[in-house]
Amino acid sequence: MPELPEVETVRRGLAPHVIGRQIATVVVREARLRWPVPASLPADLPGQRILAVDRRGKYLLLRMSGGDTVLVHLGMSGRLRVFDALPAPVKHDHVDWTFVGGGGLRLNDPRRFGAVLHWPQSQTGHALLDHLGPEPFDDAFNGAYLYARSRGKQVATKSFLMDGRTVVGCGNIYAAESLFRARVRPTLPAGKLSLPACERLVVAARAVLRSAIEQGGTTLRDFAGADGLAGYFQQDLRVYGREGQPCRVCGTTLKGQRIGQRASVWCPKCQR
DNA sequence: CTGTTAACCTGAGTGC
DNA sequence: TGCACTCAGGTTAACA
Repeated sequence: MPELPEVETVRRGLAPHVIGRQIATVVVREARLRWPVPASLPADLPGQRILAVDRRGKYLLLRMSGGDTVLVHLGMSGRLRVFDALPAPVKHDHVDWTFVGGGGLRLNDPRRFGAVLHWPQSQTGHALLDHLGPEPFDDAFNGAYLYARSRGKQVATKSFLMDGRTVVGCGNIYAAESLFRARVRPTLPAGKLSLPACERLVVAARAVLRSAIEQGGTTLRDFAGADGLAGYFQQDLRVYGREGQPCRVCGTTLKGQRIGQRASVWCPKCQR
């Protein structure tokens, strides 16, 4: 399940193989993803080259030579892979970008929570990106910002952290891990966070995300990088998926409870 | 405005 | 072996 480190891993794996390639065709076998894949993609992309592969939050941005951008979100189960020669499509191979000279990029997404969208040059912003909060490694994401933004909020700190308007990239796994390392209880109303707690959260989130990126992401069931290899961060998980097991720091039994409809786990002793 | 909930979707896992 | 069921989860839209 791709969160920011997984998407960044895919971006880094993809970029060297696709930058400079010219699109020959866009083949859409199944347009019914999170939103319909726009017909303007197969119509407009052929002939354009991929200039860069950027990332904003969990969105991959293919910058095209015509000035347009292709947005790709992997959702829960999306995989984007490059092939020197595209094999015969298998189940859930929904979209291909074939390259002039052979090979191409292919999206496989069993659950179809992913998205492939067109951001034309003529359009100033994009609705899915405009309201996004800062990148976790940007200076704009800091303790003072988090403190100011959380004032008056009743919502649980975990839900607050996972809200893309607060900061991008903290999905269920990394929010849980960040809260543990910052020693903040996930159920605490965000408005009650102290400034030092906010500062610890920023430091913790960055450390967790950086470590996960270095290890190629967290492989649970669905995720694999652009090279198809597994990530190794799951070995470092301290609370996620460990309900009922002993805290790795103090040995207390980890508590589990749903917060905002998401499975959540924390140490009742370490996180206050 | 804030906060909560349902919806989208398929495969894996579990219990019988 | 197979069936019925639950769960996983990012994001948005709809709702209170």
